[in-house]
Amino acid sequence: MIIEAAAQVLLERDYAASSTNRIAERAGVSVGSVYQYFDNKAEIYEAALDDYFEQLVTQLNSIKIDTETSNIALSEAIIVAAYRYWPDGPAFLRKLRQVPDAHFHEKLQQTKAQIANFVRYTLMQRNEVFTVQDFDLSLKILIDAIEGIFINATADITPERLAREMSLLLNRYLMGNVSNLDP
Amino acid sequence: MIIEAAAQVLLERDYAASSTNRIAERAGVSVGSVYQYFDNKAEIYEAALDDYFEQLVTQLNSIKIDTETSNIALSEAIIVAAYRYWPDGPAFLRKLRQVPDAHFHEKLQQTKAQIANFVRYTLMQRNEVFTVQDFDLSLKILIDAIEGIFINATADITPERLAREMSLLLNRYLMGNVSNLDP
Amino acid sequence: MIIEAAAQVLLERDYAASSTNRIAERAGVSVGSVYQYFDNKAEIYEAALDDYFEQLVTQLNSIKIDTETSNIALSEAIIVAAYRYWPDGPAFLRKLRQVPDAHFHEKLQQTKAQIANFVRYTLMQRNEVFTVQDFDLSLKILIDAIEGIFINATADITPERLAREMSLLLNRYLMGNVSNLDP
Amino acid sequence: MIIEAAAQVLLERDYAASSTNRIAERAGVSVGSVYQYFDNKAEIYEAALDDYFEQLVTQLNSIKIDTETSNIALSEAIIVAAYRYWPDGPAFLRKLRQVPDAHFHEKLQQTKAQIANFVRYTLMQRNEVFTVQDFDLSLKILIDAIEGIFINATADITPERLAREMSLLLNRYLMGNVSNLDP
DNA sequence: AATGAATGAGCGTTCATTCAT
DNA sequence: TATGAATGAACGCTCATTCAT
Repeated sequence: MIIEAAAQVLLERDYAASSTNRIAERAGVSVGSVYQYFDNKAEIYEAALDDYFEQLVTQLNSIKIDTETSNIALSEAIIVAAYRYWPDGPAFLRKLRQVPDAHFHEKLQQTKAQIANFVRYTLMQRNEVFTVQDFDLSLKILIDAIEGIFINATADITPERLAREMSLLLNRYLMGNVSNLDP
Repeated sequence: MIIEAAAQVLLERDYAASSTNRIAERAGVSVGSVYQYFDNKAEIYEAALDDYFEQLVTQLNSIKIDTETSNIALSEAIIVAAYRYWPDGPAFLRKLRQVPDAHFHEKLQQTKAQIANFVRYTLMQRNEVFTVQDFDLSLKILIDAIEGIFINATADITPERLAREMSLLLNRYLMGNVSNLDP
Repeated sequence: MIIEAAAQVLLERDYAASSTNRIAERAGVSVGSVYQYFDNKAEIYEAALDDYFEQLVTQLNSIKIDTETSNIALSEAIIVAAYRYWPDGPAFLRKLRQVPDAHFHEKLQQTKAQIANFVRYTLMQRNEVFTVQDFDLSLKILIDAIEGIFINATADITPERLAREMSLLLNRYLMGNVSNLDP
Repeated sequence: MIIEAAAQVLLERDYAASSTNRIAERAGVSVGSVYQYFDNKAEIYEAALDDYFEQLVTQLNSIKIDTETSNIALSEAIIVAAYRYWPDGPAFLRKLRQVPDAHFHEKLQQTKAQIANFVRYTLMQRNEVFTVQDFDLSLKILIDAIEGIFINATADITPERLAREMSLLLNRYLMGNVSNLDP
């Protein structure tokens, strides 16, 4: 499949070296065929991003969310789901950032907004008390923070450990008590 | 100056479009001259990163740190310093991520490690009680998180506002009390 | 045809000036096409050498060799064949020597070795008495000598005349009686 | 010294890579200085050729030539002199052939003509009977042949061995009796 | 006389994209 | 629908040469 081939080539090399010919060869089709499915190179990686997100959504939907589950347990489940699906995820997203196309980056922002919405929705259902001033702003900041952590993740930390810290960060940031810190 | 020209071109376009000829033209010199100062294109951006970091250090050193200053005030001062120096900082760092050169990315990691050290040192001087299990791991995660927030920062948030949230994130994550969250 | 265009450009100019763009233009194709057939510039000239050698072999194979033919007549036929095929042969080979690529020069040596084998085989069939100490060494030397003569040949000598001298050199060197010269 | 530096660089790399800057650096002077002594790059190598030839002449003049010396011994002495002076001679001349400049090649021809004259003069003094039709043509051919042998000489043959064969080739070609070969 | 920073044309090569088959 | 040869602009980089100091 072309999208997967593109992802592979991107992971092995970098965006500039991920030529359409190379992708086509890896996918076992001709360049011409690639251009029958995609209008240009950036679109291939837009589709790859879509795919990645779609699989993420599938993973997230499979998480059982009930009132029994603790906040920490829930956020960990979410993060592990994201991380587990594809171990090369961090490297892949890092490389995706090399795509120079403006339209691609719009899509990237939209995708992140969708993730933010999912997180907001999940949190809202739990009747938590948020100790941040502007919840939406904090949510965006949180997603950016988690993206930063995710993208820079290396193999020497287990997904679970990483998820634990991300979860801690999220919970403490949004719901923490800092009266002693911020008089 | 070549480095500044390179930064400008990178901001206006992207890494692939920031050709050495374009950089030279912008700097008002010839390509040949560019290669008299830098061995290859990636080195130009390594130098740009160095420059950026150096100016950051200068900013950080100008912050008065005493025991009077609250944690929040201090972290805000730090973050505002980083942010103020160059308003295009986020966009610039985002674009720098496109540099495909492996050596450049090593340098990027080293730079982040230096920042982490600065943060560790500053925190250590304050005799805080950290409520995270593995302080060094958390520090790395925090730096990655802040990088993520910084890189994705847009102009619709004031530096002060952003600094406030980063500071909150930092303080709550490292020193927060979450006993009520994680029974 | 690209190889022929390359040969033409090389003859008219020199190796350094035989740019791939110039070759492409002469061949009536785009540079891109040149690189679809050849991995790099040196390979074009490797192919040109192959071509040249192949045509030489064809010429040599067309020579009738029987016991009736005198040594001199035979060697002349061989040399004229080599010379006749392409009048620019000497200039071409002279220019080919400018190719800096190491791999090309290996191939050049191999080609000469093949020619040496052909000469050895032909001579062996004639039951001659060789008056040189080390036949294989002398053969190598002879091929180098003939190459030197061939490469420096100018248009003011007819192929036949040149062939006659080369033939004389070969026969006298390998089979000459020098008892009077070397007491 | 610039000329020697040029020769060294040429031997280590090839003509195209023997940039004037590289030569200057090797010579321990600035590029500007190189251009104060030589009008252009080709002239450096013309001077190198002159130097080489001059040293050759010095070597040749040191050979005692009397009627006692046999032909073979004499020609060997000449050839060993040429070969001994600089072991890298063959490689050097091979590389010199890469110089694209037309003027340089004229000078190369002149140099060879001078060598031919020396050989003619030496042979004339010995009252030999030459069994070639056109002595001057044969002389030119012989010089080309010896050049070919010399240029292709590798380190696995001793100078003496090589000289012996060159000498044999010369003597047999010019003075050999081939009545039995060419009825 | 000597320097070496500056020049910019031009090199080999790659690439996204097209289109006749 | 699929192919893959062809395109040519553009890239990173090197070079011989110049000239202000």
